[in-house]
Amino acid sequence: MSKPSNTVVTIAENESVEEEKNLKLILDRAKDQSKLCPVRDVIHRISDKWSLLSILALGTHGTLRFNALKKEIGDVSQRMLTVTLRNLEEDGFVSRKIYAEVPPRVEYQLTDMGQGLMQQALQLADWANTQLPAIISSRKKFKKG
Amino acid sequence: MSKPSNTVVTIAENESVEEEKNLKLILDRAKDQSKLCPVRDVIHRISDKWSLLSILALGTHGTLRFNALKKEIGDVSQRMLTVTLRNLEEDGFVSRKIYAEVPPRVEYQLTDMGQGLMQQALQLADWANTQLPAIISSRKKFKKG
DNA sequence: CAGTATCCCTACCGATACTG
DNA sequence: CAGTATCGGTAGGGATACTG
Repeated sequence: MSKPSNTVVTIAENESVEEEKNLKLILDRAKDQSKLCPVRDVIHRISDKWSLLSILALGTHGTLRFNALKKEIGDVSQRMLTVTLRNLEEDGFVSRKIYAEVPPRVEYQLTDMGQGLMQQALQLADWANTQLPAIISSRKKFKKG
Repeated sequence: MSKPSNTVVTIAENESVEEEKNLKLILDRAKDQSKLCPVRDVIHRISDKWSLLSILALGTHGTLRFNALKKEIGDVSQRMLTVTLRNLEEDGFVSRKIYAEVPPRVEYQLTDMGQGLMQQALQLADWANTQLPAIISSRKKFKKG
């Protein structure tokens, strides 16, 4: 398990100055909750119960119709899948194509930006996987103490 | 604006097979909502209203006492800051040191894992910043259409 | 098939008051 | 100073019924 050094901001020495400036910018932006903040926005979008799952499902299958996606995810309700997909579509992460047929056919797939989002999520997932044992042990310790 | 290619999973050609395997593992893990899933867990932790802000504040200042952190964040209530910090402490992202003094002094700082989490958040923030214009324009289009 | 509409319930969050 | 305790509001989410 690679351990970051114990300086406050820990990156390669020569990048730390710029990174620290960047950090303050992001912090300031996040602090003003009246203005819109990209990080909070993106996190908020993927943090609801079904968005991440929808993105991963579309990422693995490429294109899915509404009911196929619903079946793939499992226990999502019709209502919540609709809401989730509309939100993802609104922000440009998912595209929705309607075919004028009877019965209707609607196909969903990730946009390029949606695939980028999925990559970000997968990076986070990799990190989270490596940290999992530490998190679990920390929780146990917390309960006892 | 760098555009990912239009294959389903887009990374360097030679990494794509392993990455795709990885993706399915993560998807399967995320689908079973009864078991604990590292990604969902971590996202859930940073997606509440004050966690990310607390992490960034501690990241820029190193160590902060309760009221200093409260002042730094701005409009967080005492209750919510306490709840937030306890959650972060429970998962091992923040350490809490109590000094047996009168009046009491309590110091918070990021653990190594907490700094790692901040780095992950900053990466996501960088990406989110570059995507912001596209997201905004997508929202506008959505409203009109 | 792919959605709306409605109702209800729970989790998160804020304000206020109190305390070791 | 650094917290708890209590209450009440709001947004997310589920079940069910209905529809172009």
